[in-house]
Amino acid sequence: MANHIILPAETQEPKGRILQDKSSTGKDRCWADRKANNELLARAYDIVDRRKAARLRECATILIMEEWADGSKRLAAMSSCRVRLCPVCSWRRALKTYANTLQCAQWVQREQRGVHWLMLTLTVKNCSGAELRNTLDEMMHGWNRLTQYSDVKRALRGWYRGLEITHDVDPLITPSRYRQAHEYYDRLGLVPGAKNPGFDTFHPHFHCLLAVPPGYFKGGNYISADRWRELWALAMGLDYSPEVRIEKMRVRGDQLDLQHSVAEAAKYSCKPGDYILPDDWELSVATVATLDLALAGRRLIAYGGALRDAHRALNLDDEETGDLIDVGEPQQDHAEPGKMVTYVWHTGYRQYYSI
DNA sequence: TGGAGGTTTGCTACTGACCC
DNA sequence: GGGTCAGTAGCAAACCTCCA
Repeated sequence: MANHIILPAETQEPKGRILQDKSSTGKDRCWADRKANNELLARAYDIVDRRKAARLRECATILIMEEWADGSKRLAAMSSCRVRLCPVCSWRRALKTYANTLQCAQWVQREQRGVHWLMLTLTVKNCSGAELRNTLDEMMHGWNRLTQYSDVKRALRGWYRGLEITHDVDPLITPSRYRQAHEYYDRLGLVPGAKNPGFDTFHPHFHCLLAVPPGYFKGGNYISADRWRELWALAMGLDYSPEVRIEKMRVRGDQLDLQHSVAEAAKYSCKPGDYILPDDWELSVATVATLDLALAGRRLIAYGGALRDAHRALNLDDEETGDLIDVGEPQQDHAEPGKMVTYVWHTGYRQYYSI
């Protein structure tokens, strides 16, 4: 049954300025949208785990921003709930992961001249919510086995591994879905508008950033895409051929585009739009319960080899437990300290207002 | 509320079985 | 005998529960 969620409105509009915060590239940081999603998630957690629901409601209710005359802002203080699925905390965590991984990759680049970078995506078939935790267990064991294979040991100098889980939330095959995978749907005899056979299934996959030695593409250590697929299937004990993508990192001019690949690898573990579904509240609650259980106690991000050495050498803050205020975002240089402004979240107006 | 201690998870290194 | 791979122990870190 579909339930639309209507949050109670407040009767008096707050005085003060609405928070408008843009990144150094001019992109809106969308604080209000993230906090509104945090409130919806808290409602789901009222059923799943009341203690986490309470923590979510306390998260990012007050933001203290350092502001300068040119309109630029820097987050100076905020309370964080650190619930894995929290849209605010997972956004800050993704920014931190990106900044840390980029620093590690640049460190390896300096220490080991001539290394090449590869982006590896390892997938398995979609699974149901009930199977998700076991599937993640198998993937973690599979990854350990894969990295111990002699071909892989010889080829890799270091790696970063991030887990991403997507959730299929389309009950019907939409025209755009059909366009993207028409061969698959044609095989099943399905047309746009038909029931989506993958509805409410989960797709866990690893995004990996791999450092390989100079001469990798010409020497005997090279591993082809088909070989990666074989090795992943072997490590996982699969009786089917999994989808595996391996790409050499983009080159822009003479510069390896580290930022692009790191940004791809260090994405959200789970996008809020995959579990906060205002048009299907029962599915939202069930999905939150599934993901909460499946992700409990897991390390979603891991470093190995030279990238692990880099993380230690740089003494970087942990992505999971570290500070979510300073997440390594690029900041404009200012000669003078800015003015501290406090913004308070108003549930009814779904906006941050200055006080 | 915070600290102590037990449990869980995951990385690394080692060992032993198997195959050529 | 050497190479490969699965299994596992050791360790560190995170997480959870209990108790003062």
